[in-house]
Amino acid sequence: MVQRVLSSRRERFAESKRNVTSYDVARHAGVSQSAVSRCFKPGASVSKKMRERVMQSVQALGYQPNAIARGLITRRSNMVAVIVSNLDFYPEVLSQLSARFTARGVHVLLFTLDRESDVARTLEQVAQYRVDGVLAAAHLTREQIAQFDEREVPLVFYNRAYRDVPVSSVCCDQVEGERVLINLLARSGRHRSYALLSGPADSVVSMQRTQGAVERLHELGIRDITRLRGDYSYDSGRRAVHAIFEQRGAMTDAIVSANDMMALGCLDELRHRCELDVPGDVSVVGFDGVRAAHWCSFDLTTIRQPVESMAEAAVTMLLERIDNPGLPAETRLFSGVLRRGAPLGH
Amino acid sequence: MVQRVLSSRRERFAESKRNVTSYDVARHAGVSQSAVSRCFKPGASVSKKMRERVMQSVQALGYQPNAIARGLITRRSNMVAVIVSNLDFYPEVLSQLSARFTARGVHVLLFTLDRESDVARTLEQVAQYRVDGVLAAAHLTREQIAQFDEREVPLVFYNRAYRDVPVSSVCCDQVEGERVLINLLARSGRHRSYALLSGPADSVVSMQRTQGAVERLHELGIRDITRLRGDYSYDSGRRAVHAIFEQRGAMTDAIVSANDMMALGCLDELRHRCELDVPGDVSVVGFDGVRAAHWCSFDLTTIRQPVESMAEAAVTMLLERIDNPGLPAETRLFSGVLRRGAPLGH
DNA sequence: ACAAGAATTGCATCCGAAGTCAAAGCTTTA
DNA sequence: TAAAGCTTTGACTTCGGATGCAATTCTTGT
Repeated sequence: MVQRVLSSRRERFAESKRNVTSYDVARHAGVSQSAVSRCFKPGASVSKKMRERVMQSVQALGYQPNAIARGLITRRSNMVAVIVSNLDFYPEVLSQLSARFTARGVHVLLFTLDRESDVARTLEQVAQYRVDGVLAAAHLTREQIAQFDEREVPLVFYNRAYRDVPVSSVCCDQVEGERVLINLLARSGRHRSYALLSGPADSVVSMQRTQGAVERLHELGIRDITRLRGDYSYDSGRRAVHAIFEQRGAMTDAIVSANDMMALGCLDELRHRCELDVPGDVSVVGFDGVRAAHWCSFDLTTIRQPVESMAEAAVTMLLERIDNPGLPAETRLFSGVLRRGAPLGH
Repeated sequence: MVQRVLSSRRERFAESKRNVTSYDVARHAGVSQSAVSRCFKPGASVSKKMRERVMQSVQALGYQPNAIARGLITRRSNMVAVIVSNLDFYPEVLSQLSARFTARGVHVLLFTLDRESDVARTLEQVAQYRVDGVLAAAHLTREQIAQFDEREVPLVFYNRAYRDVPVSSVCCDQVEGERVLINLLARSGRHRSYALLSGPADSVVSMQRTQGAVERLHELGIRDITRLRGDYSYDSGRRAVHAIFEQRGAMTDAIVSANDMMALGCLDELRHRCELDVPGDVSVVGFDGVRAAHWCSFDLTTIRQPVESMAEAAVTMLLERIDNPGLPAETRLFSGVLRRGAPLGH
């Protein structure tokens, strides 16, 4: 009887190559479609016999529930958008996030923002896919943030906090980290003249790091500071070394780079092109704690961001807010971990 | 009249916070839902007047079409799955793929395979999301490949070719690249004894590279070959140096590493721990052409994989097969580009 | 053996957009 | 001005699974 009704609707396509649906399973097992559906819902009211019968048909037909259809009715796609600018720089972060989301049964829709890519268009796409939440390691405007708020899509930032905008984020304390580094340099008593190498002008992280360094240097009464700007890349670190020469007519004692990549560039340029001794002639410190910073060739002094903890926190915060839309915005600030490399250790 | 019919179905929820749907737009504009839908379909038959009216309502209500619902009816999710094992090693590849898919209006559902993660479970998820295609930079079994074939989901591999299995792939010619490196080493006439450092046992790429090297060395009549295995990491490169000492009781002339990371580890260990001169005492070559290989500290001789071209080819191949399911499997093989670093250049 | 209550099951409907088809509107031409 | 032809438009159905509710079956106690 049941079968008759179902087939009247579908038998024309019975043998076509289209995907197996819950109706097909239902027909095969001689039960209703609802029953099949319930067998895939944990905690649903299904008898043991029923479950067995259905699962047998599921196996026989190779049925896979259609997550798209399910998402339509439940209004839950089980996907989150991860928006990353500059994937190249923090592969570990994405790797961590992806693994942790997957472990919790959530899927990652990846959006990368390259220089030319249009942020607005990207966010439109994010909205259209009705993701359950958004994890952003990129800069958004207040208006864009407000849009997520209006649509009630939970949003958590990774390493960007916004003043005066109530938004959740997981950050590494850039200012504190930089102050620790400056303290270390200053305490050695070997440096008089500092060069601060910032990242791109639009990077809030770079701004905070540089700010932290400047602040602490001033507190310590150090005024001999050269400031210059790079783009976070190894090459821009190398170029910076020359820019310092040009600006000052001489090298400084200490280079404080806004990230590790540029610091490594400085190091290499100083040693291999300028034939200076690091740390003998010049000290270099970075920020991030990337893998290469630990390599023997560099052994860079830097602040390691606790990526594992931060990723875990970000994932947890986002999923919590998805399950419980009422939660207020929250910022979790992690301290970086000082890594003393040879350049300052002796 | 139209409005009456529509509202009879929905007016109860009219003011609730739920997302704006095409029905809402239709009601606001005083037209049918079909009309709204058509306004979003390029090339559909819509009068100018209608389009204007609808778009005005779209603006007014902040309507965003629901990609999930669209995907259900069109059977096109406009998403592809990108499956990557070891995200850490090839961030550039993912970055390239993501950017290129996005540029063509296709979205990336990211799956990372970590050591513990269950490939079968991952593939199940891939299937449930009804992605339009799959780009895999990971190893799959023949059975798993066959499943995609049965379900008629286009599949393109990145850097893995399978013998005897008709599957599309974009690869870098590992064997040829390795032969070029061996030729370069052999031509210098300075090496008698070679150490081949392979990657993980389950890596086909590593196997091919090592095979290429062995093959060419044999052809050149070189028999003094030490073989050992690493795990692709910098640290395993360092450890390999000691393993060579132990196996031979002395160092070799040339280390041929299956990738750059391990080569860099070897280099650092030889120079900083063993106090040997590279390339004076030992030559080291890698494979991949990662960023760090170009840094002055290393200036590694290696084969650069043409990542941009390969990514473009992979994306194109996959999208072609999505649009045209009939296309036969195809393998595109790119030659690597020799990068001569200082260690062999002088 | 039977009533009351609990556990299962099926029916019908919904999610939100797209596509089919026929009705309606608009042009063009004789 | 009417017939013929083309363009627009709307009603209705569809995609595939989830769920409220009523109907049915199974327990349990007496």
